Amino acid sequence: MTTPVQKPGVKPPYELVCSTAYLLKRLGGKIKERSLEAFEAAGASPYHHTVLAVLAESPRETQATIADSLGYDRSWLVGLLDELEQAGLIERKRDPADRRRHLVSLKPEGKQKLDDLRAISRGVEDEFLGGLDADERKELHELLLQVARHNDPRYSS
Amino acid sequence: MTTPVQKPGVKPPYELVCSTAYLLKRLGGKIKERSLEAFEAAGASPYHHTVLAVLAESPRETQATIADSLGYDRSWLVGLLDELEQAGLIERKRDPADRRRHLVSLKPEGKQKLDDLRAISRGVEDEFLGGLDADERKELHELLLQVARHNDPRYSS
DNA sequence: TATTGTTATACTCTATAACTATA
DNA sequence: TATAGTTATAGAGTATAACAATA
Repeated sequence: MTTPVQKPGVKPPYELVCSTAYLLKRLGGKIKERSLEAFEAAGASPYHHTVLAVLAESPRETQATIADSLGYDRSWLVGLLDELEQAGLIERKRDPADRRRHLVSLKPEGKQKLDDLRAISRGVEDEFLGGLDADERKELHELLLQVARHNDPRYSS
Repeated sequence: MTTPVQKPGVKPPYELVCSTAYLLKRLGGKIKERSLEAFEAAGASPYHHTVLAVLAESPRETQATIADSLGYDRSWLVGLLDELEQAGLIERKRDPADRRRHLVSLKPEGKQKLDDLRAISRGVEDEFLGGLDADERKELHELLLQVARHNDPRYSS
């Protein structure tokens, strides 16, 4: 191992602790990492969750639409859908109206799986935000959403 | 190109927009990306900033201490320090008391550079948080710090 | 025997380019 | 000619393992 001894006494520099941008970067990375671990333990990934969530809200999407709504690259989505299809959670069918397109839909098994993945996601979030009470969590969510809207009009409802 | 046509009309799923964890992940990734771009335009990286910030607050650190205070792997820090040293911003000297150690210190040029990098960092943050007023920014920072403390005792002062 | 700094390597996530089949 | 999906590839960022010098 390269870092055999944990040194909890060494603090991050004050300048960075004072930076909201730094905290955002660090916390975003941390919860992403935690999510990956939690989902992996269930034989899934957070990306499976996001794709199933899209399909649950608007069934029979085309692959391009799914990718766009999640900000994923279309070529990267292919592998994800392969996994979900192999697991029997989704279905890909050619669009008769435009045979280039694939219409993707959620199977009943996919809906069940989505419930599981939602529980995992909620568990990770709940633990991560454990230092905040209900009001503070709401406030944090509101602020983050405002930031998201400022930087990406797709979050403006 | 794989995504030739921008489709701003396609919104992320409501389920994910409602998730604080999802927003944290997305926004953390976004601002990290923006930082990388802004620093790259100045021939530097956000990591140069963090290392210089550590040295400005506690000079003559050892490489292990720098790595620990930033949560970086020691082996990864080596390359960063090589770049900073080559640019004439820092100095590495063997510790006479323990010749395995390198004492790293900030040169005057490094202090100047740090000022530049601080300005870049502030610019990125300011733009990213543009949707929030001063009070809201303070509130957001406070909440993020609380979350950081809950998940990493090193943020508890 | 253990630790510091170093080098080399592997792995994940993502972006890009090129291919096919359809339009 | 352009688009949807696919495949292959390459890059950045990071983690892991092994090494030499020193304790």
